[in-house]
Amino acid sequence: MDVNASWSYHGAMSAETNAATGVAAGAGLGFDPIARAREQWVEQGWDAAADGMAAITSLMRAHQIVLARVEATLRPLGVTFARYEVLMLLWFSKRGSLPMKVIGSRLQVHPTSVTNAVDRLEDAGLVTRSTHPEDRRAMLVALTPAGRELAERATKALNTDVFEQPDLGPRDVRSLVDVLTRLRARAGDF
Amino acid sequence: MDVNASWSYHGAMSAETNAATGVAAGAGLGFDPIARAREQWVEQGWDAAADGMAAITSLMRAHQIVLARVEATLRPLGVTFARYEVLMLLWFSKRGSLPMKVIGSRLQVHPTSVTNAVDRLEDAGLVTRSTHPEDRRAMLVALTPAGRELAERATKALNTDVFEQPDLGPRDVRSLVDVLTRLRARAGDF
DNA sequence: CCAAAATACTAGGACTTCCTACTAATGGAC
DNA sequence: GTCCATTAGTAGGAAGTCCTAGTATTTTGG
Repeated sequence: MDVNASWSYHGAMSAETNAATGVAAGAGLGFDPIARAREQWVEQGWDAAADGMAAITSLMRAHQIVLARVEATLRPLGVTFARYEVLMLLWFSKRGSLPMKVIGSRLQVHPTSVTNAVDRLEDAGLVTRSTHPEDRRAMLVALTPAGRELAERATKALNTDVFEQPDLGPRDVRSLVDVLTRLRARAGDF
Repeated sequence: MDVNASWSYHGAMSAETNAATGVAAGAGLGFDPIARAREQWVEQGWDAAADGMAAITSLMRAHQIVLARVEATLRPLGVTFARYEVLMLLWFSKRGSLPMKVIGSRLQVHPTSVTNAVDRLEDAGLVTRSTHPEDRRAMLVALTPAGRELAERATKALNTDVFEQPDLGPRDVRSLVDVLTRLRARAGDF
């Protein structure tokens, strides 16, 4: 994979698609499709919505780019980002185990998504399920030694290949986190 | 649905989940899980990766929140955001039709995702497929009158219910677009 | 001019997300 | 003390994404 790419998914390459991420690169378009869409919004008289549209569309596209990069880094390790998040939640917990309910509320995903992720982690021998001793409705999910080891390897890979190469400049990174923290706060995220 | 919520998915509500978006609200956590994760990264000595991790995690969560809001707005109209994007691409095109290939490269999605979206739009009578007159490998996707009408209604709904209520303040919206534009540019998005 | 390479699209599969509906267990109201 | 509402988790299904592997058509190179 492209070592100098940072968040970039094709770096200095001129190819139109990058096999590592599977994301088609628009290099050569010569214009920013989101800026163009914003202009079209204004042309239609939708001025009041133009900036919001651009912001949301930018968020969608940036998510797509970054997720592809993260998944490409995790793929050789045999986990997806969704499952990695579950592993790290358990890794940081004192006992190394948590009820399904807690996992879902921390990750803000649907209960069935937790069931799905834990099913696959269990099949891979990375976690175990056991009934909660004080509430037989609840399931305790616990990290196995293999799961703990994989969590550490995956984190090392993500840190060096993705998180330490934000490709954005420290000011932009801080600004991005600040703005999105306000957005999440107003959305009731915490 | 919560009329005063803007991007927020529970506004003044105290409920733990919002039926409109299906996103579980973490209201009452009392702390920002991403800020906490960042602290844990630093505690582990992963200082160099902490800000990048926070930025990417924030992006993931913000995307989840915003997408839920967009989908909730489109659901009554019977389209998803993925299909709405295809409709708007056609709507803005001069002839009202585009080859699949162009749709995929503009939206930066895999060719099979375009096939999937167009299949469903065709089933719903919103677009038609025809072979390109000058290249029989290619398929031309064209908007039907019903598709054009739905694109307009959906845009009106998104503009008033989502894009005009960014819940962020004009400075933050501009800043977000600017930072993400730099990110996309370095990723070769245009 | 014809064979080989590139291109456009589709089929089937894996994985994630959510939704609705269901079972099992807890705990409060009477 | 029993009944009922709430809660925790799971099953099955729809929809999105990508991937790999195919077919058909166009373009290129010898």
